Amino acid sequence: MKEKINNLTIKMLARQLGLSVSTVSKAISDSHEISASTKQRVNDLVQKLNYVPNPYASSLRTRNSKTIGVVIPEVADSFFAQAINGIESVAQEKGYHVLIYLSHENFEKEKKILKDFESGRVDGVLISVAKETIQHYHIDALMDKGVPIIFFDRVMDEVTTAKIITNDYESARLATEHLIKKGCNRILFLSFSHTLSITCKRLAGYKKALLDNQLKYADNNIFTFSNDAKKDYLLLQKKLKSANKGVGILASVEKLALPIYKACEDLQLSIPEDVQVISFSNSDSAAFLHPPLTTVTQPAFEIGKTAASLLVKALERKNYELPLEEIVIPSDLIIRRSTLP
Amino acid sequence: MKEKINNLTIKMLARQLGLSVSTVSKAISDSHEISASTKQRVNDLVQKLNYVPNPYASSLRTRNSKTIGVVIPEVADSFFAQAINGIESVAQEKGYHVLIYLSHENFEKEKKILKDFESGRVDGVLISVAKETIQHYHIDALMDKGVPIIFFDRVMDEVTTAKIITNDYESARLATEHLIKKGCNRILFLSFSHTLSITCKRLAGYKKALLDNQLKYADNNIFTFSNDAKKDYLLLQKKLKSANKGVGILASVEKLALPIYKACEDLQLSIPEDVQVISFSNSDSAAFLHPPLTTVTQPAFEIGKTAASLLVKALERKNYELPLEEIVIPSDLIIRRSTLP
DNA sequence: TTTATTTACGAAACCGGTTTCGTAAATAAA
DNA sequence: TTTATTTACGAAACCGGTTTCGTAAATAAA
Repeated sequence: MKEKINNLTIKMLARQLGLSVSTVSKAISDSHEISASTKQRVNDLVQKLNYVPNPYASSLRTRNSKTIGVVIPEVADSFFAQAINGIESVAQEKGYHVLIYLSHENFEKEKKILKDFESGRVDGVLISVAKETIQHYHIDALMDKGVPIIFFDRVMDEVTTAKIITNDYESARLATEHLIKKGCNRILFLSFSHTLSITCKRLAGYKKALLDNQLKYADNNIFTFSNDAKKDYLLLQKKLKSANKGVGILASVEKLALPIYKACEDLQLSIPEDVQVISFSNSDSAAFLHPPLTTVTQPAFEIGKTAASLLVKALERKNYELPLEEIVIPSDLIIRRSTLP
Repeated sequence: MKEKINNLTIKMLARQLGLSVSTVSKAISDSHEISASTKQRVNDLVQKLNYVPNPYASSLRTRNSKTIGVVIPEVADSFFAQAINGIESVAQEKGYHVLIYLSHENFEKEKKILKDFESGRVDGVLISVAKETIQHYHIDALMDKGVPIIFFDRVMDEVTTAKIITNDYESARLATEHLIKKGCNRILFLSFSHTLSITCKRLAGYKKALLDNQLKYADNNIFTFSNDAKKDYLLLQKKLKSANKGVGILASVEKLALPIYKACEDLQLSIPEDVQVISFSNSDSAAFLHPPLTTVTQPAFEIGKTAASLLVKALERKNYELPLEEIVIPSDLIIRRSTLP
């Protein structure tokens, strides 16, 4: 590697200006202790020499890093891609830096990431927990160190902090009800976890809709995907093969939608005549699938943006306390042709 | 905000152990100067008190941050989502942290981001340049400071450094040739920039295929999207309306594919009978569009991974020089039903 | 047994900023 | 004109690590 160039420091500026380091520092940060003329001289040289202060030196002394940590399970999903956009928009506006980490749905990785945050690397954290995460001592430990943490989308009910979510229960209930109204008498609920907050709430909404409409809940209508895509796919096929007409599917996460389409195609089942489908999804292409997919579309960008705004507010204001309850931004049920007209 | 807890420092450890700070520091970093028994005592206490060293203090002294900066135009696109995954996989394995920045296709934002990097915030940079970027003095300036920069996907030919790309020219040529073989006698080339490296190369491949197959190149077959989605859409519609049978479309970026589908739907043109379509795309849903979309699929994860691996290698090895040429990872033409069988 | 070398540690400087506190000079108040 | 206050700056400590260099004690070599 090329040698790193000896960087320009505040000390060199001070020497060139015939001022002390402290005066230069104060001038740069526009302190009232410094005269206008001195500020002018300092800033002229800063411009001229293209001086950029070392953020780590500053972090060390001021004990804040202007950095937020974002922990998400994956970026594969449109939801998280959009959420990152929302987070980044706030960060860019407010001059924060975004460190991004993927837990890959793995609890140990998530723990390791949060443990590192105890070092003071970040001023605050936005997290959407991994599928495997059912305990929260790693989160508590970080909060105990005084690092504010905000959950978004996948929260933990047991932890008391701000949570930015969508109306999972209600939107699943509505989606299920829509399927029922369109003639489904048996509805499969597909998820990929039975512990995640979002899954539980969506499942509860699904159950409520069944109850309200005199349909019986049956365990074998609930299908939890494992990590083994092949095996899952075969199971799904089997389930669909044995299904009668009038079956509906509610997929509680975006990535389960395409396997359903594939299975129907392979089994020569037509959507929506044989199987009606609704999926939670933020994918733009939902409208162009064959047939266009009826979706529950989450306000992903808004969720990210709101979470980041709140975090920044908590960091900037001295006496601001995070709202400790959930902030709910509703999803939309967008009806397309994977459900009957 | 809750007060930040007075953090555990190496000094406190030293006091508790009756050792000097330097000894503790060396013990933690497993220095040969320290006896096994002392290391044991130190590490026991580190475990017990859950000590995590302050990374910024360490960065300040060692002049490296174990952090890489990633600058991309957006995360909307599947390509960049997958590329981030590739980058992150390397970072996680090698103990690097990933700061992510979006240029939003804007040159001024990109400049600002790179300027900040001159502070020493990152050890190295992976960048895919903005659409607006045609100059490269901001990149040169950063490289002059000794910060290694690797381009991926959207490179600048004028800058001499490692570049991880796909075979844009060749895959566009093949895709175009495929359209010609399937009977297209007029082929529209859709892009959203005429300056980006990838666009130029893809356009050149397109031209080559025309030439090889005795088709005339015509400027009015080239359609460059602006930022105004509505206006673009109307123009596209107009172009399609006036087209005869036997028209083909090559979309040089993923996000142009759906507008094409929409326009055909609105105009009641059927794909592939009236219009054949191929798009550069990494979207999983391509296979489930109506009809399934023939794509040029880029090795996005691999590109990200390779770029990150190379950067880390450059950072870790003292005398390692970045390969200064392009590393090409080929794309796949995946034939589906938006082109004739 | 004496001298040379190695081992294992500590003191202090250092990285590059920020902040506290002190003070001469300038200005305002008495 | 004398005293009190304000202005504008600098010296030095500090943030929390790492690294250099020095050295007493232990061990090896002569």
